[in-house]
Amino acid sequence: MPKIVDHDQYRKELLTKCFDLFATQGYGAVTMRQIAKELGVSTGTLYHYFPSKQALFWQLYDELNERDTASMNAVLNNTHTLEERITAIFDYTAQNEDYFFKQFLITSDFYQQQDRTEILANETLRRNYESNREFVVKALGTDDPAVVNFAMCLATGVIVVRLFEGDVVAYDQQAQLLNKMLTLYLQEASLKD
Amino acid sequence: MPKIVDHDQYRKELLTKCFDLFATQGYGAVTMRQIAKELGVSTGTLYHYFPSKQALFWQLYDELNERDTASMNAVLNNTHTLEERITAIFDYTAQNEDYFFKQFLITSDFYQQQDRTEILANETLRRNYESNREFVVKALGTDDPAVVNFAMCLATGVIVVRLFEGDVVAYDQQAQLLNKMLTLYLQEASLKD
Amino acid sequence: MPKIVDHDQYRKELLTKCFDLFATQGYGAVTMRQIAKELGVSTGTLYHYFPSKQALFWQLYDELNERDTASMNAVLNNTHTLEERITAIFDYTAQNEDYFFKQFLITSDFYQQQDRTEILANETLRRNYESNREFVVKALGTDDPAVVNFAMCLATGVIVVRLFEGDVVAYDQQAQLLNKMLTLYLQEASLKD
Amino acid sequence: MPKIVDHDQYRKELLTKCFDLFATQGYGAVTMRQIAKELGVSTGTLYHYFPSKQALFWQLYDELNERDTASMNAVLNNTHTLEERITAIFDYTAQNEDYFFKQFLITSDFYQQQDRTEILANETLRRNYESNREFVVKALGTDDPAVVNFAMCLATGVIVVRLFEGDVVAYDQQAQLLNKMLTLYLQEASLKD
DNA sequence: TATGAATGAGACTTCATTCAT
DNA sequence: AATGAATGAAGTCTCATTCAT
Repeated sequence: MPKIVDHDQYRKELLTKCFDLFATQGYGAVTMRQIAKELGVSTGTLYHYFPSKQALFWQLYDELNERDTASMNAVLNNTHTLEERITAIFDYTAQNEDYFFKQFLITSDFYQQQDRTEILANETLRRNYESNREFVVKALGTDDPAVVNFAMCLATGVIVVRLFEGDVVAYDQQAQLLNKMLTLYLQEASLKD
Repeated sequence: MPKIVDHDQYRKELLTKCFDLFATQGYGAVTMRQIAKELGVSTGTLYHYFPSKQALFWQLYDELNERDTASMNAVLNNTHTLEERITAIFDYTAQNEDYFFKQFLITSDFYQQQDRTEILANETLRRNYESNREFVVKALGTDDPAVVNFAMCLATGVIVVRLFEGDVVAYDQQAQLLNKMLTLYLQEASLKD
Repeated sequence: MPKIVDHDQYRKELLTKCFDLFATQGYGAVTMRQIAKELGVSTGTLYHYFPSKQALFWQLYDELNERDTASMNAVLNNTHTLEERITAIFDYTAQNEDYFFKQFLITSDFYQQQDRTEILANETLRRNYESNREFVVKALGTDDPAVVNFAMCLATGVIVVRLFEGDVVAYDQQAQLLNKMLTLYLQEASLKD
Repeated sequence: MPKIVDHDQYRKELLTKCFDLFATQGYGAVTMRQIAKELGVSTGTLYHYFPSKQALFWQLYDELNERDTASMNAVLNNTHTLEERITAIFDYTAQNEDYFFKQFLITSDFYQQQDRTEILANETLRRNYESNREFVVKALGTDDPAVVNFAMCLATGVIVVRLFEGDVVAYDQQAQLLNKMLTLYLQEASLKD
């Protein structure tokens, strides 16, 4: 039994080490030999842990989604106001920007290999999205779907624009603006009730 | 005299026809033979017009950027209020969603092949971004950089989220929300003056 | 009729201009496009004058042999002694070393493309060799076949060794030695009679 | 553990088997597939041992030079007079004529691919030439550079002329002539002292 | 005659994958 | 479990040659 745990543990370690390679070069440009070298194992060993290059990549992708779900919740500790929470999230994003860029590029690669319908049906992805959603609900203090999506789209957009265009947008600036607008909007909305 | 061909004209035609192929399969998965077949020419002809696969792809990317700059401005015709203009833009995006998805995937591919600094220095890209910016300035009726970026990031985000997550966000819903928030925000801002 | 002369004349001009290309790069590394460019014509034109790349090369080779036959005889003008004639020949070779190197490399290429028996049966080559032979006979003042061959092999050898090994051998030194040895040898031979 | 192979040993075996192919067809006309087939391996294996076709060819060339250096010295065993030694060398050459032809054609090919200066600086080649030189010094019993070169050029020349012209020269005939001339010349030279 | 766009067979090379050790 | 030599299909690209103009 312990052997099996080790095997799986080691498999995940290998996956983690592939992340940068795939993100910076793209699936098509990375070779199994290159991966093996980077990981310090032989190609044979690689095939002992993963049945194929594609399987390796998909497992990496799944692994990514699994992890993300877990890591974000600590961000909201010690935040009391809407503004603090929004700032905390954008700060966190800014500090891990490089990771988000890479995750994003890997996701793009992943989408070109899959049937669209299969992707949207994927269990892990769905769970990941839901968990992100709940996180935003908690952060904004509202579960109005439109508002939650609004914030999620904005955050995603800032990352993507920065990846493609460079420093033309600033995290803190957008955080403040979002806070301001949301505050105004939610005030108005509460007045109507 | 040789066969008469407008070399540059024909080159661009070929590029246009490659768009879908690269977008749906990804740079690495598309082969020159496949492209040739799709375009109805021989591989030799392909290499007569493009020195390499990569050059072909980069030219496609440049061509895309060149075109986008031109096409958007008609969208704002017959719009009088902020709400109308925002709606018009999101409608336009919704109707061309498939194109934006593809353009987006190609851009991702492109970014994995290039040196980051070179990309950000690229002339065409810079111009393209500036032109998009001006467009948004015109649409929103404000040139407050933070606000302009806000709208651009949101729009980008909606596209990306829909590409990756499916129908979880709706264009018109986000258009309305943006309109509402902007209106409130701009009112407030004008009160301060 | 005059047209035909022009055609043939032009053909030979084209051949001449190919010489360096084939000699320096080798048959296999030279492309028809490259030749066309070098000659300042189109590939189409090239094929108007030569049915194929190989035919072009073979014609070049024949042309070379035809010319060599003609050019050497002036070398012996104003020479009176054996020593003068040997010196004149080696001087001439030294001054045209580059040409001999090239001719030699082309010949090597030619030999790898042909059936050995066909080459040795080739009319032009046979004539060329005979003419060289006669030239040496005249130069040495003897028609002893062994001696004539001896001189021819030595001369060939000096060129080849210099091509492959560089300046390790000197033309004038070998000329003097050949003169000395021949003189001694021919003296001895005449004593026997 | 992987299959056990003496990498370098096997590499040299593969090289040896390529010799005929390159010599008879020429570098440009030989394909990697053809080589692989001839050697009984896959093209992949070929590239496992050699990074490129050119590298393979150059290694073959180096290998040739390395070997030649070693093989000649046995020829002079049991020879006592100058005549015997000259005869032994020319006999040896005659018996291995085919090999010399091939080595020679490969050398020609090699020279067309390289920068002249680099060739002349090549370490292996220099050593090979020196070793040939010493061999001739030993054979002739003199180290007069002019005389040594004379003999080397003659030997080279006989091979080349036979390759290009066929049986017009005979090894034994030239051996006798060289012996005669050298004897006369060296006698004369010793009288002067 | 002359041009050069077009062709497509085939060259070199790579790389995911297998398998003997 | 681990290794890396071996495979061969397939990719990018070249180039002699053809042919419409």
